[in-house]
Amino acid sequence: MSSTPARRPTMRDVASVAGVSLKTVSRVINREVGVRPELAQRVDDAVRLLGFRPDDRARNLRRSDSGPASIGFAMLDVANPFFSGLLRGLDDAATERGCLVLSGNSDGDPARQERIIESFIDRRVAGLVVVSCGDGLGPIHAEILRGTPVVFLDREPANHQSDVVRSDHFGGAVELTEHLIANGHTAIGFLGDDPNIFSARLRCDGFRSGMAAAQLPVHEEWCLTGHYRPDEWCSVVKAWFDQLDERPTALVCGQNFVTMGATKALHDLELQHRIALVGFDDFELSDVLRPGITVIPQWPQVLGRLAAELIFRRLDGFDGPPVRDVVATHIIQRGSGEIPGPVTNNR
Amino acid sequence: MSSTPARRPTMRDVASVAGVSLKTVSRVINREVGVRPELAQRVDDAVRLLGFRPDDRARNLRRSDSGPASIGFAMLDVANPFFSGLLRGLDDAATERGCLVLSGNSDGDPARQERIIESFIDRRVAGLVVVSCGDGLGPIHAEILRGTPVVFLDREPANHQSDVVRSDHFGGAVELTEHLIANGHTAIGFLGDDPNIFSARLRCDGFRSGMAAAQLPVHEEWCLTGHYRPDEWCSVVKAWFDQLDERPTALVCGQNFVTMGATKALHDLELQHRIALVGFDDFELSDVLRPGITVIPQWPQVLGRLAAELIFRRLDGFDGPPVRDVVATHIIQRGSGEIPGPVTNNR
DNA sequence: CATTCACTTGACAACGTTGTCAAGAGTAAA
DNA sequence: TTTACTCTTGACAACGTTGTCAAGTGAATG
Repeated sequence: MSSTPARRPTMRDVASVAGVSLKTVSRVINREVGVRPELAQRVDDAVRLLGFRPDDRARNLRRSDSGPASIGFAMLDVANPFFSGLLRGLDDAATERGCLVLSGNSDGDPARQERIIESFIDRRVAGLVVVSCGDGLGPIHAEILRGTPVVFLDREPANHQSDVVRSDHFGGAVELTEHLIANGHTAIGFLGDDPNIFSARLRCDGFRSGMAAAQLPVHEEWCLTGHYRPDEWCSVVKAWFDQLDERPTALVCGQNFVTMGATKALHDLELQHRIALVGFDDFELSDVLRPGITVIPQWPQVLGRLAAELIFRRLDGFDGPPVRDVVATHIIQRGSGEIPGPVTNNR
Repeated sequence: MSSTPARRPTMRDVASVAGVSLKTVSRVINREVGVRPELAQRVDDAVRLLGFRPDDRARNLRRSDSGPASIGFAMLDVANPFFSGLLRGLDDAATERGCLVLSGNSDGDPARQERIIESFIDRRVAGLVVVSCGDGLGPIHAEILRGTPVVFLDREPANHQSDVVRSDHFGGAVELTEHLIANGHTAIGFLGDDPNIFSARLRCDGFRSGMAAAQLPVHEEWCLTGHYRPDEWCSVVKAWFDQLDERPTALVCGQNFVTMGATKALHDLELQHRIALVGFDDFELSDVLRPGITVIPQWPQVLGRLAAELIFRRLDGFDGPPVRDVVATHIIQRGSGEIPGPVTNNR
């Protein structure tokens, strides 16, 4: 047990052990042609003997082409399964290119998002994937001009000039709303994220559009926004229901944590069989609950992979105009969305 | 719109714009004392004008003390909420130190784990946090000798000589088993991960120990291992139940995905009110299901934070012997574990 | 006026790697 | 034997930053 931790071997050490020059070691490490096999063998032996591993930072610093080392993923909260699914999809695609993913959680705070993105830039990531929370994109625009590929995932920021990958938030929300209306509901509430958030606004707009198409009024007191964790939503929904004079007969939930919280609230109030509920995002056990939860699933791992592949296409030289990849949605009926409403116009 | 992407400004550019030397720029960037305020102002202006950001790779390469830049987190699958919770906890602690987290998914494949760890080392992470899948730790031992702090999270590899943070797998499994026995069960099955996995083995051992303490036999045909995704477990459990001559009256599940899959299987078979079920790991909506699922929760975000804090303690110079932080467990009763068994010896 | 000292500044080397280029050895052709 | 050429190798600079050290300025002291 040596108490002085051994200095990490460098190429210079390998060179001196193998009795060759620094550059020859570099050539062997990078499998360049034109090194006498005998020398290459000596170098390989020295590498093994010393346990040498090249320093990617130094390598990347010097190289001009610099094979993609890492991409940065700025999101809200990896503990939310939607985001961890995105991360998994990103990482799968990145791994195929020998690339690692750096991630950061903003919790929806633009200042934190900005710090995260700055940290990524300071580490000179090869590409950026961002689920943006409104502002906090200051440092990214210069980066885009500089040629770093950027993909906005799930949300399009106001002045976007980059590639986008997301689900069809608007169309999905229309579909959910029409589904409730088709089942006889007219008094429909909407629970979702702050409409300043791109995806939340589109989903809210989709809800309003669906209502308008059926000439149904939107009661503003039946629209709730601005909470995050499922347990928050649960208690908010319970308090809200208590305080309402007239209750909606159906709810559209804008997001997985909202759906979970509202579901729990309805169960606590024993209204789960009387109030219809539909939501964006599928989640584990949604089909085991009674009633099962009718949802529009998103495929976060697919979305994440698409985003990473766009990054790599750009890195490979693709230079077309911004791509906007909007993934279509489809409803899964499980029971909670098929609870009939008072207007029994079902055929 | 310039089509040639602007070269990223370096300190040299800042220096020439500000009309000072490279070193003075460095001093201002790092807020070192002893620069005339007027010059510092000129440098700051130039930095803002050019949008300069120092290159962390170069900075880290040169610095000896090298403030912790990033830590690497090797796990199995970030799409599993246990792991994404760990990652979230790690990242929270890392962010407080201006540190980023690199993550990689091995899916339990030792070869992939080894590649992930090698990538981390190549990037010269300041510390490593690993949920190890058996082998694939080759490169890590040299790294430990070299002084890089390593924390094994959730699992202790065979020849560990590093810090460990994990839940009390054995004690928790004993607790779950005793709970079922106390409720009158004698025919108890165990579903869990491959017992080659440290945590899975301890949980399995805990189950066996609990059974032995009550002088109950363990039926090997009631022990199932080796699947991963909830839907896999669901179909496996259903097929298994069909094929059994004699069925257990209660199940201990070793892990969140197992519990989810088995729960769904019992619901599909309409046995959820007849077969008792308890599991490791809490999960969203476990209290909304009927019956609610009796579990031993883990607090992955807490575990992740503890691991990161150990890394930083070591980086701050703490040089004591390996720390082993085993977090105690407590059962949450929700119904599924309190379904009475045939032996009605409840007091 | 010479000396000392603190303060500010910049030239230069270094971190660990790769790109450029030239030099040396060996072979084939004139 | 000279020339041209290929093949292999290494010296050196470069990437963008920080550490070391010496030099310059001006004020305070003798």
